[in-house]
Formats: sequence, structure tokens, C-alpha cells
Amino acid sequence: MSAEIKISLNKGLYLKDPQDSELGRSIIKNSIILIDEFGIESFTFKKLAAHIKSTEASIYRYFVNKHLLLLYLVNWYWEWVNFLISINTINITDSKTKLQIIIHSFVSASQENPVVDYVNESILQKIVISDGMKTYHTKEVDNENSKGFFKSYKNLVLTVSKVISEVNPNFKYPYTLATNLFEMSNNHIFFAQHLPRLTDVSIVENENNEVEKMLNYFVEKLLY
Amino acid sequence: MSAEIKISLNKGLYLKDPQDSELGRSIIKNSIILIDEFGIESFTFKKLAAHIKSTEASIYRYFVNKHLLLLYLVNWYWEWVNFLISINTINITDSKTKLQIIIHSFVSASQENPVVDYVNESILQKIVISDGMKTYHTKEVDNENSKGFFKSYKNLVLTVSKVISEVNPNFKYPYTLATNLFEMSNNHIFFAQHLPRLTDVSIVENENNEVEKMLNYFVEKLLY
DNA sequence: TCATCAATGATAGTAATACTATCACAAATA
DNA sequence: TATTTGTGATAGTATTACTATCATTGATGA
Repeated sequence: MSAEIKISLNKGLYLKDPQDSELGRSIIKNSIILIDEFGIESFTFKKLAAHIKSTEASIYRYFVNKHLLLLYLVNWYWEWVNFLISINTINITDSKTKLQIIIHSFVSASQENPVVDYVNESILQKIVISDGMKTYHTKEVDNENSKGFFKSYKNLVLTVSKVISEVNPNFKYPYTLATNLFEMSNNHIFFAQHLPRLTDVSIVENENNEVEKMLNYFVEKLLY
Repeated sequence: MSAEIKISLNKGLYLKDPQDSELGRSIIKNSIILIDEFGIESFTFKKLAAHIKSTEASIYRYFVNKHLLLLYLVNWYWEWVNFLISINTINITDSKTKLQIIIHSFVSASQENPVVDYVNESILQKIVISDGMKTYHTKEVDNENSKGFFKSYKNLVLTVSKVISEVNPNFKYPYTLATNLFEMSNNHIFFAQHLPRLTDVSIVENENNEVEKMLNYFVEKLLY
């Protein structure tokens, strides 16, 4: 995988494309580290500025506020998972196998080779698991949705729903299941770590094998 | 249903029991209204104080901060749904029917008779749908979990998982499915309203029939 | 009936957050 | 060489999320 790949995102997510400058890439790289460290609530542009030895004002030239920065990062993740699915299923003809690969991508996205050096996908996955749903659980959803800020997620769900319908054309809820596989994946990785009573799976040695097995079990019962 | 019912919650959730005083009940009643109106992010104790013609200081005598207030309200909801399930399944012997009633409780909890006059369960459900997951998606989960702040949710999941295992003792993931039914219910009501591309269901005339049907379809495929 | 005590209100103050504005400077570009 | 672009430095503001202190009122109890 070369460094040539540039994931392109909705222009409304940023004021200035962070991928185009040293400072921009540093903002991306280090915001991922700091959001993971502090959580999105306690993360501030001031902390980030201090960390990268820049200033708040400079960061505000790239992103309107931290919510849009998070949305940018989460969109990046959605695009990236979509990309992984594309390349990993390109030569696969069997739909059931495709769906298995999709599930593997949801669960183990973080263990793929990095695409660009300024995004640590492994940490980014942790952010998506912990804070991803906060991007759309706001009073601004409808407004932001109309600007296309959730397009990447919808694309991902569309891709997966197609495979679901290939596996079983009679299954009535392909979109619902597609969304649910992604959310279940994230939720139960989180629950295994923090609220184990809410799940049956556990995380052994940082591997999400059990979550993957669980999702395949659900898919089998629902579609086969 | 009489007004005698008092839902009892973990004492760590509040500084002073809001159910025991006029002001406390007013805080509960009006915080539900204002959180729904502004969303948890823009909701402040100052706004609430102005709304109920009290002061910030007085509200802080009941709750440490708005996060704990939200946690209180969400716990109230979890307890309430658990209570609904208990009374609505009390004379039911068939497990499949029990599970249908559970699903109906998740989806239509808001349409049951109110238990106490200071909690509008219908609006509270909207809050749980929009902001409920923010109670545990924080850096404080482990700490708060150790204080028992998620006990009500775990109880609810335990109740449901037992019924799932009654329906099909061989199903491997009863806790996962129990959690997922609750989360799916909330998520897809939300998606139907704000991000319809992520779901197959729609909300017609404020009724969640389609979500209920969808959940029953999933349960059937998974357990029958 | 008086003392006191708990609950609430009124007011003030502080540190941090989430910005916005202005000016200076250096490097790239035309 | 002139100009534009990107970044840094600094300052300032409104709001948030509290904390502290004191006054008032109404109920309790001796």
C-alpha cells in the first residue's frame, strides 16, 4: 500500500484541508492521540495547540470547532473501512465470504496496514468505538446530514446492505442489519472492556476474535 | 397504577433525593423538558434554574453536575422499563410471548400510563434515545460502573437474557442479544427520524410499529 | 412560645472553555 | 521586488461549571 492514497472527504468538514500542510497533518495526527487520551469531552484545542507547539488560532483556521474535527476523523474512518472492504473483496465472488470479510474489516480494521503516516488507524478505531456515535447524536444532525456530513457512513451501509441482499434476497432489513453489524461490532468491543455484563464476549490479548465470531453467528442465523 | 410507586435508584446518583421534595421533583420534571429541548450538550443548570425560578446553587444541592442528573434520569428509565416488563409479563407463561411483550416495552414504553406525575415518560424516552448512550461512553465508565451506576441497565439486560434463553436454550449470545434489542430499538427509532438511509423502517404518525415488527423479525430468525 | 435547624434563595466570585480579533513576520509566489 | 499566504503571538470576550457565603423562611421540638 503506497503513501499516494488520499482519502477525500466532504469539504464542509474543514475550513482548510488539513491533508495539504505540515500543520494540518500534525493536527490530525495529534488530535487522534489526544482525543483517545482525554476523551472528546475533555479534549480542547488549547491542549492540542500546546501539544503540537502551535496556537489555538492556528487550529481554528482548519476546523470550526472540535465537533467538526471529530466528524472529520470519524468520516475518515468510515471512508477507510469502505476502502478496506473494496480492496479485500475485489476478487471474491462468493457473497457469504464477502460478508465474512466485511465483518472482519469492522472488527479488525485497526490491524490493517496504515494508509498514511499521519493517521494511526488503531487509535482512530478506539475513538470511533468510544465517541463515534456522538457525531450524530446531536441537535444538529438534520442540518449536518443535509450538508452531507454522514455520506461516508451511508455509503458504507449501502455497500454492506448490497452484500446482505446478495446472500439472502428475501431478507427484509438489509440496511438495518448493515448498520447494526457496524454498531454491534463497536458496542460489544466497548462492553467487553467496560460493561461485561452487557455482553457475552470478551477481549483476549487485545484481539477481537470473539466479537467477530459472534457477528458471524448472528449473520448465519439471520441470513442462511 | 397508583401514585404510590416510587422508583428507587442508586444513592450515589444524587446528593439529596429529588423525589423527596417539591424542588427536587420540579428539577426532575423540568430537566426532562429542557434536556429534550436543548439536547444534553446545550442544557445547563443555569437555564434550568431560570426555568423553574430557582437558583443554580439550589440545583447543585441535588446533583453533582449535569452528567449525574442525566445518569439519574436514564437509570429511572431503565428501572421503569424493567418495571413495565415485570407487570406486563406476570401472568404470561409462554416465553415467546414474553419476549414479544419485552420488545413492545422497549419500543412503546412511552405510551404506557405514567407512574408518577413529575416524570413524563414519553419525553424521557426521547432523551434516552438521543443521549442515553452518552452516560456510559465516557472516560469515567469504569469508575462509575464500580459505584453501581449502571446496575439498572444490567438488571434489565439480565431479565431479557433469561427470557431469550427460555425461548432457545442453545442460543449462544443471550446477553448480547438482550443488549442489542434495546439499543437497536433506540437507534432505529432515531435513524428513522434523522438518518433514514441507515435503516429500513420508518415512523408513521409517531408510532413505532415498524421498529417493533423489525425486532420481532430478527428475534424469530435468531431464536426460533 | 421560643429556639433552632433544614431548605432554599440571593449574590458574588473563580477557573476553564470556546471562541474572535488584530498585528507581526517569514516564506513562497508572481 | 512586491504581494500574498500561512503561522505565531497576544489579547480579549461571553459562557460554562462550578464554589462559597450569608440571609430568609417555615417547620419541628423542647
